[in-house]
Amino acid sequence: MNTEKKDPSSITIRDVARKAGVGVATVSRVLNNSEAVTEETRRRVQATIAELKYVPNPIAQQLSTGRHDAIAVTLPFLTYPSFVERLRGVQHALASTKFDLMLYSADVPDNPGKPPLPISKLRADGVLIISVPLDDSHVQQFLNSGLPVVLVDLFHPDHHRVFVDDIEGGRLATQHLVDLGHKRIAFLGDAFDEHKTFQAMRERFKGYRETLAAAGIPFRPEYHQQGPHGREEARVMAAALLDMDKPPTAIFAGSDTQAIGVLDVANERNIAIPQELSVVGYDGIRDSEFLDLTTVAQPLYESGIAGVELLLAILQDEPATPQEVRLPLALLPRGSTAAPRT
Amino acid sequence: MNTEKKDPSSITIRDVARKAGVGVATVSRVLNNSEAVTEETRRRVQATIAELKYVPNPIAQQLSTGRHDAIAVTLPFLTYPSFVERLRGVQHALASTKFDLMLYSADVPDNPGKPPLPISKLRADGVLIISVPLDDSHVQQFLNSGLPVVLVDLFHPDHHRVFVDDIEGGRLATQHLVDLGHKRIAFLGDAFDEHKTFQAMRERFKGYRETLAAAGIPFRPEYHQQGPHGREEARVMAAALLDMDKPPTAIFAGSDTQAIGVLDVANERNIAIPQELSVVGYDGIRDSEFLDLTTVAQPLYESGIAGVELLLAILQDEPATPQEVRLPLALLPRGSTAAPRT
DNA sequence: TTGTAAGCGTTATCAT
DNA sequence: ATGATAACGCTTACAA
Repeated sequence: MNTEKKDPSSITIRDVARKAGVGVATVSRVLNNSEAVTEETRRRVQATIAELKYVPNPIAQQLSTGRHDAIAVTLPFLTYPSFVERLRGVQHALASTKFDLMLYSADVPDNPGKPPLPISKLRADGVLIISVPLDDSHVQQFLNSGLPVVLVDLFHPDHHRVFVDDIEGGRLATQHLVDLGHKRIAFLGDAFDEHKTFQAMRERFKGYRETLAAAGIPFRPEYHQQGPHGREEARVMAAALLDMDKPPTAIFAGSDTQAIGVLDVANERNIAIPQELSVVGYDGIRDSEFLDLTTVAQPLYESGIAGVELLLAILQDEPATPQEVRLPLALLPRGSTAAPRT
Repeated sequence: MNTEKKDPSSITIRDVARKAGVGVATVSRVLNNSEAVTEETRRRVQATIAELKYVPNPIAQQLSTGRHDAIAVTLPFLTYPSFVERLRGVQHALASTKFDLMLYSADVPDNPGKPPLPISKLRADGVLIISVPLDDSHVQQFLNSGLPVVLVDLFHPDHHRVFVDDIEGGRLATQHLVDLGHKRIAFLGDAFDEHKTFQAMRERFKGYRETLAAAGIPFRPEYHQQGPHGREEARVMAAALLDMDKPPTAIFAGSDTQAIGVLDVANERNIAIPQELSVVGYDGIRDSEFLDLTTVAQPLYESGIAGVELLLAILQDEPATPQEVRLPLALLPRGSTAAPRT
């Protein structure tokens, strides 16, 4: 039991009720803006609340209502700017609501069986899963838990989600290069994983292949570099590409972070951008602007906002079918792309 | 009341007690690893818990114990890499504990009177305040709330904190430039604010002045540029510096973000780094390595770890005097600094 | 060692 | 419109 009470502001609803000469139920009604209270009583209670500086105990409210007034957000920790940008959107959207933000990182170092977050003890009314590649088994656990879930930048047929059309994004980037006259176009991105919810990279690649095919350019497997995410890893892949006998004249990187890795290598080797090599990124993070990188921009910050809005809507309506919110994509032509040298 | 119970896993401690043929207190004891339980009984209860897949309701636990098992973290939102890096440390340190992480942003757009976070309804056992410039009045509110607080990258005499010696950092950077033979050394940083807890910039500047004085180099007020934080803002300040009749041969920027702004301008104007201009940053964010920027590195990630550790220690011991944890600083000489042209 | 029961501070039912 | 009171699910005196 709560023997030693630390919090000096331990004024309870009962104190207010007593002092205002009403029952606790009435105070509760005032607190929750219930209709059924005389204007007269309401004022008196409110005065007492102010006088006593009473603040309702949120935990007691939670226990009574079963609500948490909190949203759990999980993402593969903050190693990439795009995650941070999405999280900013989430934070911002949540700030104007009564919901608190509980942050969970999912970069559990290689723990395959273990779910990315402790579902059973999640003190939240809903979960926002951002960019975390989920196994089917994990998805199943969420489904079973009954906790509303919204996926951002992820796909699973049974879950609500906020997404962009990554196939279209792949097309946008590739078509831009085709239009400039490139024939030797490489794709550099993350390795695919069949069994996960994170399929964006696969789709970008798909858009790339489709556009190549439509333009009558044969796909060259050696122009497809895939590996772990990261700027450093991208440097290695870019180097492999540029070391070829017939190096590509353009590289479409699956993310800006990877595109920046390509720029690093070009810079090291004094390869002129865009004269000798065109580079297209994906995401539209802030640095892409500073670096004058042509990129397929997706609404990162907005995806956080949209995720929160969708989740809150679901909390209210509990729709039967998975809801989908699609966000727009835009090619931002900048200084890192140009026609190939003849 | 909780009429419609969503959560199907509504198995309570009473269910376990009944099924195991013991009292609820005993189940609670097992749950909390109390000594006073026979090995025999304990096993039986644990078996029943497993069988029923019982998970204690954290809210009920909180209401009963008065604990939250959560830490509130607040920072001036994730606009700068250094904040993100610190947050990563916090997250990581918390991951191995029972404490959840509640994230609050403090970038309340110009709301002077309003505290950066709603102290009274904070559902946390302690607060970690990172880099948020706090008014004295806000600090006072925290003190009154009785909530344990640890400041990171901030100073207030009445609060526990994790810090680096920014005066020393300012010296480190400046001495490096002096040692290289520079005489015309500028300082570019945030504007100071007397009344806030964020005093790092002021101290870095102080170290700069001290070192200049010790080297017999007179301080030139026009070489001191101060303005709002940000890469763009730094570009403007750098331009002002470089437009002078006698421009500095070296610039010490109060943060890497600002140093990068300086590099931008140098790049635009084809000013060779480090031949024509030396640049030193501060923080040691990841990009500083990629950009080969000489910088004063502080343990950002580690500051998050240390902040959590200090806070958890305080939660246990409730020390009477403000605790201080100092983290080391290191000058990282890289390619952006060299002797001035003769 | 174990069980009973009183709290924790709300909300919501049910009378009045 | 309002007030008593049960209930939410747990922890912990206290008694046995």
